[in-house]
Amino acid sequence: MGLSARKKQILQAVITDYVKSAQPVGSRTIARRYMVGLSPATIRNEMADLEEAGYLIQPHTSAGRIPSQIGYRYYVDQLMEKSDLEDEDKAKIKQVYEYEKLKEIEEIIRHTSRLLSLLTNYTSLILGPQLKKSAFKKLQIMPVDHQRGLLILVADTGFVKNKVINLPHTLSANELNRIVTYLNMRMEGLTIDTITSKLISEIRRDLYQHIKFLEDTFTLLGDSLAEDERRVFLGGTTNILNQPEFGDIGKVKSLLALFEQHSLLANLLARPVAGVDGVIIKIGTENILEEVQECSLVMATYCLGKEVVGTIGVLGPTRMNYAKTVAVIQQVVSHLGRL
Amino acid sequence: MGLSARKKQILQAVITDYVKSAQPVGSRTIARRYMVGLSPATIRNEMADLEEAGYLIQPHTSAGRIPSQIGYRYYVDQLMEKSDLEDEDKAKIKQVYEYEKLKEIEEIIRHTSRLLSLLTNYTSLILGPQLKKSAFKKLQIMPVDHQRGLLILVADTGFVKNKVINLPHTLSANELNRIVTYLNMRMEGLTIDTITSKLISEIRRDLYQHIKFLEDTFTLLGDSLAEDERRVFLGGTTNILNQPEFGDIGKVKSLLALFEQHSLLANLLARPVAGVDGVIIKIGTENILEEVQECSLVMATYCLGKEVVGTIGVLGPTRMNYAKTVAVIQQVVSHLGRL
DNA sequence: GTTAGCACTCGAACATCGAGAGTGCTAACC
DNA sequence: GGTTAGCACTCTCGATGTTCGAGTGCTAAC
Repeated sequence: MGLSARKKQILQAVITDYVKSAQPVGSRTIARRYMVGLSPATIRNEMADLEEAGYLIQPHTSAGRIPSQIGYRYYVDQLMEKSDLEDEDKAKIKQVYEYEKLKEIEEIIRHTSRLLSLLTNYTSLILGPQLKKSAFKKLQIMPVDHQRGLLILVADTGFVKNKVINLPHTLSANELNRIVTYLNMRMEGLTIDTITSKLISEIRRDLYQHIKFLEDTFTLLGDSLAEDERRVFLGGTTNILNQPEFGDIGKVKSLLALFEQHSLLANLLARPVAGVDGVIIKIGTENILEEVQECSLVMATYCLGKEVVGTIGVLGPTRMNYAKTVAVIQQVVSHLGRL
Repeated sequence: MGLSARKKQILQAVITDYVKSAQPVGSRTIARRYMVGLSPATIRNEMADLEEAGYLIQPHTSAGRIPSQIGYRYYVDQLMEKSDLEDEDKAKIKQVYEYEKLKEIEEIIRHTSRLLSLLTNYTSLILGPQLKKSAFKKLQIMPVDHQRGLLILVADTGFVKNKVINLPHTLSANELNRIVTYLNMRMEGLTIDTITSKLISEIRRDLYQHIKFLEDTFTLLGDSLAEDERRVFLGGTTNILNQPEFGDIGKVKSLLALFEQHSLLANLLARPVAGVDGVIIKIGTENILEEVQECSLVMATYCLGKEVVGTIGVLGPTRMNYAKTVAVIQQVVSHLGRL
């Protein structure tokens, strides 16, 4: 990583300009716009070195240079300066979290996702909270008709999950009530991921005559726990269409198709490895999924209250305004933490 | 509409071929493939007439003809023969509704939407049931913490709606219970759209001391009733990208952007005017929204059980396989009615 | 009423060409 | 030794021209 100061400056200039223009950057442009005092020829020599070292790429002889993936990586790790958000953007964020009456988690997430895509002009991805980690609050079963009931599971975060289950005909309203009361009593205050094992061993013994009915209850709990059950929220999916690198329908298509496969997206986001300042940046092929290997993903885990609940991310082209995106994400995460 | 039999045949041929190939159809092609026994010259004369009458369009001198909107309209009204679905497709439909354990309305709709887009290769739109029309089943309020509670509203269709509401500190658990029991008693068996007025006049009087709390309850009911609260489900949104008429990013973009605006889509679907066989076809500019004026929408209302609950539709290019789409929709609607 | 023949039109595909941008290299300069 | 000017070279892009094929409209003959 021993780049001379001037090389760093040039790399930075190439990235800055390319991020803005999406056009290969030539030596003249840099000399004129970023390195007053040096001639294009000098820049050319330096750029040739940078290319050999892998930081820059020439699409063809005699076009300017564009940053390579290694170049971007070096930039975000070493060169990028923290940019502060413009007041206007800060105000927008503030407004969303202060003005709106956001009580429900889902609403908060939905607004956040819209906000992210609005501020960055890229696509936002948010992985919802893990039910697993939140504490059990209450369970309720409401009869719907003779053979079906609605099972409602409430977590203390205000997170709600419901499912229609079959009830045995033989179950009287009174019995049902007793069972529900019992279940509530047993599970009070527990974290949801500790419940499954407890339930299986103990409650089943106590209520063995209603096993069939309980199976469904367990199923709901089990489903809620399954990793891929975590919901993914998207915002600004059409923003990628504004990027010139997605001028060709094929790429757009594969990306949009990916956006419909929430389980894959959840995978992409479900990385607990925190980076510097809590923000993780995955550039190009550093992402696992083939469809996003021309994209970069900037993400961070967020908290609502005390616990880490999920991941928010912004997906844009590798030629992305990293500094601003990081700033936006940090700002938003900090607001979320205060709710 | 007094087209000669031969003109009808030619119009039909043009449409059939154009639907398949997306290329303007020439007189030679028709003579060879559809009208054995007539020469291209004859066909040309007839086509010239059809063009003058508005049924066909020439993109430029010396390309073949393509059907105009009027042509399509005439075709679906007069010429289109009912096509029966292939056994394979029928089997797929059957499988979805018989094999799967579909208990919840939302699940049913989600599967239906996937099914429609799979079978047609177009985009499917489904307007969810109107809560308004279903009967009230039960209302429940579960405390979440000291000042908030979860209000759950269940309709007899198994439809559930929940919202976090503020509870006054002063309200004891006991009082809350009494209120809930009372509300349930008063609203038992009523259709939801009759509730609002009843509540406002009567219940408020009985429970005047808890008015602030009830306001929130009313709000939830009110929200549920608002027309634009009806959920729209989409399937196969990326299917349009397969259509050659959407080769250009601009069109794709405006259409995809529209897909994110569910309230507009709901408008598009919320047309209770039934057509022949219950299927309504809107071609091109017959649709209100500008974004879909190069598209056609085939839709029908569907029932779940006895009542009409919503609309399902398929959106494709005007050059759409109308016969098959209509057949698919009819088949699906009939299955839904039997659930 | 139908058809064959023919001139005509238009767009798609392809080649050609020049302009412009940018490079790499060399030699001169400080 | 680092820096720069000069220059030949390369490559893309857009404009231009050309050809080819598909399809038409019209006329005259059947």
